[in-house]
Amino acid sequence: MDLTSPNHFDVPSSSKVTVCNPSRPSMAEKLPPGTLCVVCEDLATGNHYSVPSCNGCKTFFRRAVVNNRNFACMGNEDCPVNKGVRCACRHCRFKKCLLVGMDKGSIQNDRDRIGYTKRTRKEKQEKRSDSEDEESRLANGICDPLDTSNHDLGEAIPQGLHGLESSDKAMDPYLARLTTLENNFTLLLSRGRVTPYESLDEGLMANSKFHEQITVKMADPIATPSTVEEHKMPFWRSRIIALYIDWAKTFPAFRNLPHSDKVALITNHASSYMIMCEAFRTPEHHNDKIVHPDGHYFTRYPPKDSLFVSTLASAAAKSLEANCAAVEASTAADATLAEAIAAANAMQYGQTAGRGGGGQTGQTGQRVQSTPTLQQLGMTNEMGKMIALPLEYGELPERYGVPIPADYGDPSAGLEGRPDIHEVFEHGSHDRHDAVIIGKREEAGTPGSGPSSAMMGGGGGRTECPS
Amino acid sequence: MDLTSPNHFDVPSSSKVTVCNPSRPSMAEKLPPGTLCVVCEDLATGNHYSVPSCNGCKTFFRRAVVNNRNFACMGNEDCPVNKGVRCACRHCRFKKCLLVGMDKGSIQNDRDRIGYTKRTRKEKQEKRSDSEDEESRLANGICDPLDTSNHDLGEAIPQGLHGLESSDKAMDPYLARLTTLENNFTLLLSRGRVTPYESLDEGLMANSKFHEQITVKMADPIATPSTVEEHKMPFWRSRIIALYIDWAKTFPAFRNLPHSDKVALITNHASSYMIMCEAFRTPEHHNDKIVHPDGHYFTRYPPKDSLFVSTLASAAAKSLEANCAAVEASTAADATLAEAIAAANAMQYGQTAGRGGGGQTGQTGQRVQSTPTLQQLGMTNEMGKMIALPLEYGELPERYGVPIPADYGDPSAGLEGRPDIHEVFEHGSHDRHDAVIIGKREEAGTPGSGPSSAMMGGGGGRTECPS
DNA sequence: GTTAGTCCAAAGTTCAGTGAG
DNA sequence: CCTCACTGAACTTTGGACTAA
Ligand SMILES: [Zn+2]
Ligand SMILES: [Zn+2]
Ligand SMILES: [Zn+2]
Ligand SMILES: [Zn+2]
Repeated sequence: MDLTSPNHFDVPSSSKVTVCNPSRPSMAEKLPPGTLCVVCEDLATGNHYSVPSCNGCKTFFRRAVVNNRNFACMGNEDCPVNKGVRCACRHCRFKKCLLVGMDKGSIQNDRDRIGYTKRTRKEKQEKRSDSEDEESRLANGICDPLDTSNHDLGEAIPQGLHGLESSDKAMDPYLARLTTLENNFTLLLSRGRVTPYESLDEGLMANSKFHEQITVKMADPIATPSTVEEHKMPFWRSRIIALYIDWAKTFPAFRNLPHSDKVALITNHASSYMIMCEAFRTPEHHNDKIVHPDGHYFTRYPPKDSLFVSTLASAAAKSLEANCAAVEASTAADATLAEAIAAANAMQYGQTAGRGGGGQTGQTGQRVQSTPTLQQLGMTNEMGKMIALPLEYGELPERYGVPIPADYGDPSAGLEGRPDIHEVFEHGSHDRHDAVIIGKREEAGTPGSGPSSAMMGGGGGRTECPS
Repeated sequence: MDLTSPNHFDVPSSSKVTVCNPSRPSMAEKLPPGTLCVVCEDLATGNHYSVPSCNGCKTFFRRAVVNNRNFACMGNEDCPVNKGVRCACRHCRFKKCLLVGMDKGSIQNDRDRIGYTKRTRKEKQEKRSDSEDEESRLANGICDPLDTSNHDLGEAIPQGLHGLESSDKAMDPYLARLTTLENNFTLLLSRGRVTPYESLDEGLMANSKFHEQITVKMADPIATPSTVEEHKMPFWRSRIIALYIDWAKTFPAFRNLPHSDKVALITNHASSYMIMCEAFRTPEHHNDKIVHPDGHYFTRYPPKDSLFVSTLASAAAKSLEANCAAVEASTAADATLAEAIAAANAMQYGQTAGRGGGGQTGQTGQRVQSTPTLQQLGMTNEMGKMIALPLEYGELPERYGVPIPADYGDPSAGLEGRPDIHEVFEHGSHDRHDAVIIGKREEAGTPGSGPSSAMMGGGGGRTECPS
């Protein structure tokens, strides 16, 4: 190419001073002679948004802010920005705009603009109503996750189980709240009336069960799966997920997040949460199995062969694959990174679920082994000591110790087969798709709400190949 | 407008279409309706490169110049060029483009990726194959994580350890690649020269060790911590993290992601990966401890008291808190949700790390218990069977069976204390700000044989993040 | 005179087709 | 049938010109 290797980021020797220009004290009423754009070193056309800048950077900055854009860098977020390559990475260009001090506050609301009478093109019905949504949201400070000040919903968690009996030292209220919350979770999980949400949106919309009166007691019978319902996920897991969403809605800081962030948080954390929840609520005396409230449990599938690349490798690879695929395959407005990650998490979870939490991961528990029940074992653990009842669940349920079906976790096992979080969340994501259409997304000009501006591209498309 | 800028990127000022340039009467300000392309007599869509031309000729000209093409004429270099036959001879078409005055100088550098356009991408019709969904997706090549087509780096993973001896059935190449990859991971982890990255950015930027020649062999001695180095994380974990980043960079689909996605993936998956990696590489015969390549191991701390709200609750709450705080405190441009989540994950990881991967989570392993070594146990497990050597690591290292320090995992334990991924990654994120100054990094600007296309290579899609 | 915002021609990119191998 | 480079219509983005405050 005749441009003679355009990659000279020639440092215009003296012009560098502009970055640290000390002659910009309070107000710039002075006219620059041949000043350069602080962002791209093109010729500046004046002070724009408090910074000497060129027309391009001025407009770029304004558009980015007004449309609430969020660019991604394909490099390492340190791309050069100068006149020649300023369009190459919008992320880095915008970052530099901010770095050199371009002031968002100088951007005016174009709400009451005066008509541009020169010539009128086809009327673009722009509704700029909510352009300040994002700004105001961001303006909010950091908030205490348990802070109740900014929400009308009373934050007091209805009784149910409270913290344990007063320990010797005063329990700090923060911990007390969490104690109650966790105890209620256990209570609701084990015997509450919990109906899985059809979609994540529905779950986010509904009132949190933790905010309602909790009427069940530890004395009540443990929940049992209805025989008529269809289950996308194993019984207990579907309950965990439903309560997990309700649990999150308990935190004011969560509720104050924009919808897209809620979705991202819930989906991203779901797999970890479920695994931890199952493990956490498994009685302490088991270290080789996961026990559900009704006594069903599953264990790790013992390794059989010595093939080194076992499922971990492919699980990890598939996780990555799922991420990338989700990112790449995403179309338009509402495919968020969160979904991609959630997909991968779900996938990975699907691979590692049913593992029983064993410390080793040599083989994935594709199938839950039907081990002797505790009763068959005489209720003793390996040390020969009597196993106490799982404290979390109170009385020993009748079916305690009954192993779950042998094909639990098997993808081909039917209704109670492998949990497919992915599917659940995809469902949710479709829902959101609809919501977006209902919304007002029409053009890049919709600054405000929701997942509108979300989406990102991944690899896939080829660029031009030099010959 | 550019005057004497030494910058080679800017277009020649003369080529700019301006009203004040009367020397070119043919180029009116407005396009007469019905003007024909000067090159091919198709309907012109405007002035392109200083010449009224159609879309096709515009694009053709740009591509020819940008890719520095050199066409050959199969005839006498006087082929006709018109709407019907304009594609017949590219040499003559390009020649005519230049002849009628298309201006190379008006061609700009590559720009950042933009989003998918309004037209909807053709929807991949869903073939409902239930369980082998992933398989089919792989087959479709939507995102083969091992796809090597769009990267110059040879994807062949340098030898080191290859897959196991041929099993009875032919190992599919996909699996074979993963086998090699995992084996090399084990090899590098246990005895490779691995230096932890100072920041995630550094890790993402560096060449993957998996792409270099792997010279270590299983016969080499197992790595030992240098006594002079300062460790932010326990020795083996810092190695795992470093290799984990290199491992990810092995996948083309990963490399094609925008930076923020890479960061999100790495940070989100780090805790799971590390735990799984440790467990996976722990010899199969241990189900109560995690064993490192040098024989150090740690076990779960048995529960002592019955306080129900143990660390899981506060860990989960802190996770949420960190998420919310990070999201809310974020300032527009570069605080991504991904970072927030990463922060939370890291925090949560900090809480759950050191647990040893036990299935139960009743108590966090604040302190690793110093249990009897395997040697003290006479190398037997609970079943009384002799414990074989850990296959993954070959010979029994000398120090095998030595427990790691008792305060391993204790936040107050000093250098070898609790791993703080969070800190490591925060460090990385800070680094990003320093690098903005016009650097020596060149990448995006080459229209022709550009590193730009190499870098962004197969990456398609828009570079925009969810907000 | 300055600096906001707006407009729109002309840059750029995307992706469904097309057709050769 | 599949793959892959090329094509061009359909979009998006950019920034110089211009208007308003
Ligand atoms: Zn500029
Ligand atoms: Zn960049
Ligand atoms: Zn033409
Ligand atoms: Zn010809």
